Amino acid sequence: MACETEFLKRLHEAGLRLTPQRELVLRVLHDIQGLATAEEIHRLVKVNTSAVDISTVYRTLDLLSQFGFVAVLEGDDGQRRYELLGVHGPHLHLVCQRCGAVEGIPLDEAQPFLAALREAYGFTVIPEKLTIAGLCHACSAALEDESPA
Amino acid sequence: MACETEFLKRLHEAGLRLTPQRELVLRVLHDIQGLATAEEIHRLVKVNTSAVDISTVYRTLDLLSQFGFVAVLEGDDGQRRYELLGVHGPHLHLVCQRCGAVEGIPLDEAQPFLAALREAYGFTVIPEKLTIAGLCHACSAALEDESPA
DNA sequence: GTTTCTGCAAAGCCTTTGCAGGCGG
DNA sequence: CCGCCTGCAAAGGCTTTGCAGAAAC
Repeated sequence: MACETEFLKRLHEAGLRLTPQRELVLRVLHDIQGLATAEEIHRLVKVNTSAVDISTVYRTLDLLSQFGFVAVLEGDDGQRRYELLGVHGPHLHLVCQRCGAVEGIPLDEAQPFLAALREAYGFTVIPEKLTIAGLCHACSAALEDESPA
Repeated sequence: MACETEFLKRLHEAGLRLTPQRELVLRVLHDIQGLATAEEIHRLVKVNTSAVDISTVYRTLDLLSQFGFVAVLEGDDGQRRYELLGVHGPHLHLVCQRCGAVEGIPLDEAQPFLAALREAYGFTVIPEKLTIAGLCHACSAALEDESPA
């Protein structure tokens, strides 16, 4: 995990320390390779060592997001989801409002759109925060069956 | 307000009732013509009548969103924002991560992108939920001054 | 007259914070 | 050794829920 070395470096630069708990959170995020809530991360961390507090998980996630290592996304259920950046390439998330499925897709498709936003509005999109709500293929088909137009 | 007649119709269809509180919440949303938190709506409602409970505001917003009259957006601060649909035309929101400013822009710019998502992934975007995080013009300029590349 | 709706209060959920003891460097 | 870090517990902020009285139809 190259990310761990990098993490250590950034910690030292800030006069902070590498602890087993911080290592574990990073490792879990690395293994997940996708979105997870603090509680899910906490649960996975505890598989390895019995006692890590949820507040420590929150504090570590905070740190990682300050370092720009993880993206923080607001879920429709009021829970935040966290994701380690740089594991996959840059990507955005399609979130189905019916079944809750999340699909990560490469940024390519969105590039022209993002460029247009910069051109027209001077607005610089932060792609890792880009989540798009809608209906996945299966769910839009299911809804059409229920109430055909 | 055409929306009120429509609201009444939908309420009756569902065997529900039009109350002064519900009317007020709808009126406030109509006047705001933009995003607002439950608390902001509550405050504005109380300007007109002294006592409407925040829980009633939440319940009414719930109802309105079930009817598809308002969009519910998850804010980065953990608060939800509500917006009456159909007042402006369909639009999406650009949210600056630095200053918090929200700009509503017409959907035109995004149409090709949304079409591409449907083509490539069978994913049907719900445009009223589309919020895009990034940096507004002023803030990206300010950041470049602070730490020039 | 019913049945829904409201206000009040309390609970719930996720997240943050204060503190005393523990541990990394 | 010093100062950061952790676990524990409690608080905090937003939202939801239970209930008895009030109101819409």
